[in-house]
Amino acid sequence: MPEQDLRATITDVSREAGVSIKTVSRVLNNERYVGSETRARVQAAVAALNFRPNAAARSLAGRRSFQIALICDNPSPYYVYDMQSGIRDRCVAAGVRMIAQPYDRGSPTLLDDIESLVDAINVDGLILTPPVTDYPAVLELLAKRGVRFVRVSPGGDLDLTPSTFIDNAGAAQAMTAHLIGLGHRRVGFVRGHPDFATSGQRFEGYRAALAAAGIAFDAALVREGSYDFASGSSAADALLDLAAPPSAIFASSDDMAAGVLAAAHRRGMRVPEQLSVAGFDDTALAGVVWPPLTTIRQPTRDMGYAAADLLLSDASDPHERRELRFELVVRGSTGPVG
Amino acid sequence: MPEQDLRATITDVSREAGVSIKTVSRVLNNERYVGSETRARVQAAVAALNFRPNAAARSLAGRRSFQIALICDNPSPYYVYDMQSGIRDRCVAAGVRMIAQPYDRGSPTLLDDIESLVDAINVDGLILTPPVTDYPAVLELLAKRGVRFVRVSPGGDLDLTPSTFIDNAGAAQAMTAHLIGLGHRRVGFVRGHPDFATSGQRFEGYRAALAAAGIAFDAALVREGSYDFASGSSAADALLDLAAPPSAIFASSDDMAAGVLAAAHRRGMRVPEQLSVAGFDDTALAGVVWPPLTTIRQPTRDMGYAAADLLLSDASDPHERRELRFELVVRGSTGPVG
DNA sequence: TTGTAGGCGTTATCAC
DNA sequence: GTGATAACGCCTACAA
Repeated sequence: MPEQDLRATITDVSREAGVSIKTVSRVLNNERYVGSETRARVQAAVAALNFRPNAAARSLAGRRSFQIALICDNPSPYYVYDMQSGIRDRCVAAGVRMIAQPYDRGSPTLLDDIESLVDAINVDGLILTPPVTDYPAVLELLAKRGVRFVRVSPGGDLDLTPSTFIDNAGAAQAMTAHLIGLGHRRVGFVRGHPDFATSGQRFEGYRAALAAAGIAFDAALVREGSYDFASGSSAADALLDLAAPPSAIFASSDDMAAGVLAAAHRRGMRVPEQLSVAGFDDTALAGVVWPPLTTIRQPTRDMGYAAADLLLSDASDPHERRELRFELVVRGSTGPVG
Repeated sequence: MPEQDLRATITDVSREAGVSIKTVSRVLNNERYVGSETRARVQAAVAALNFRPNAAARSLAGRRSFQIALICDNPSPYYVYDMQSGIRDRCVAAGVRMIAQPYDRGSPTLLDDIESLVDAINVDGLILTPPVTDYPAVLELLAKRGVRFVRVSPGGDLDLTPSTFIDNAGAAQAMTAHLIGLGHRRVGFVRGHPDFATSGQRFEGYRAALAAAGIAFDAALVREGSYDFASGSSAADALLDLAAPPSAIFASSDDMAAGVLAAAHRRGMRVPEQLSVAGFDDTALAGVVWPPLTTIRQPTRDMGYAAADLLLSDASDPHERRELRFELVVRGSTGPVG
């Protein structure tokens, strides 16, 4: 039963292959200066013994821990899931492990947790998603520690770290212009959570499109949400209760767009005939659930890929940026405008 | 800038506190036989130096790694998220780290990944969710290695490990009986994914309720889904296309229930007036999105709590079980039955 | 109640 | 190309 003791070590492998432990280590780490025949012999021994290097020992002796961490807190489980999945895929390919936990951006121990990751776990790098991307205390801590990290959709300071993002303002502007192009003059807008920089960026795009079309901005048509279903739903209720309600509503996330649609449904309004609904589609939720929705597609998983690539690439241009393309997906045609 | 070197070690702390490193270690691990004054001095030194024990060294020298792993693959991101969150909370309290990654139950490397967790990371324990809970190869591997693990909603072999679950058959029976009690004689049923043991358990409950009410089982009213939105939607389409369609549809998950509702909506059917829809609510999705839904509530997060408690508790009765209560949540009244 | 010696399994350094 | 040997930071044993 003490099968535990069967766990092979480098020493076992070296004995099996008839070489020194250092040579085994070289093979394991893909270092140069190993005879091809020697290498083959070692690899055979590794396979024969089903050997797996002990992560703790590796981390202790070496400079690397082969672990990176994802700091991700988002109202949408779909977002978290997609982000984790994307990064995980890349980590597997790179032989690195991803530490991912649902963090709580409001937690008083957030800074402490991150410090723990750096000091106790000794992570090789971190990936930050909004809104932590823009927490000065966190940025300062990581910079001081000299830890590599990349940011997803940061709010600013693009020179600080490698980062990946889409043109949120441009996307929101394109969508708003699309709605205006369909004949809508009163376009409602549901903002995202105020903690997220993207919320402001998307709102700016909305305003820009109105201005470009010569439509006066009406503050009554804008409601603040928090990137979740419930807030989208109540924002839509408020907008549709207006004396002069909008003929289209554009929500800053798909969860909120789903909320808008539910509100319309509750009122017996047909979409898109009686109300056009559009939304950012950070995840897959609303697009799947509600075909008539028109969305800005920005696959979160791709963001994960890009972020992981930036972190794991050897070339470490500290200012590298990956701007991903967004896509305007029009589903269902839009009927007459009130 | 080499702030890295400021990372304190036990030696630093021992010097600061004027004691030996062993004493520091004792304080860190809450061992007995430490003078209260000594303890206080050490703790002060730890705080002063912002010392955090190196996880790798701890794991290498000791027997524990202070890490547990969650093996969770589920069609619903909400489920994964809730499960992770629940377990995470308990881990934080216990000073243990949770390794959680979206796994792929079909991956050819699954067994290898798990072996890696055991051999390379040396995890203190594992939590398995369906369907991996019932993979013989995995169970055998873990048993052979002598690793502690608990299972969530296992399909059988309850004596094998501690586990947590609800009475799925009982819940499905209660829900079906509820629908029958409302006057429905033709109740459609959407099964879950065949890989999950819960699918069969729920189906059995459905059949039992029909039998108890003296209603003949009609195979045409049963469709197989895969626990996701799309399958629920197409299953509902098939059921509603029948010459004699059901007046109520009971889906084995909330994602599928949402799909059923979307199908009803597409057809212009009002819920629950023209079609009663019920579902298991493993996550929060459908219940939030669609108030008229009647659900079996079985908070996934609570399952995570229970699973983590079982794994982290010192008392390790190998056969311990935690059966959680389900709850029948009736939202919206049900109108006339076709 | 406290301290000393040794080793955990790997990588880094420096010889050969 | 390859191999000894000394760390890495902590815990387990044993002693004092």
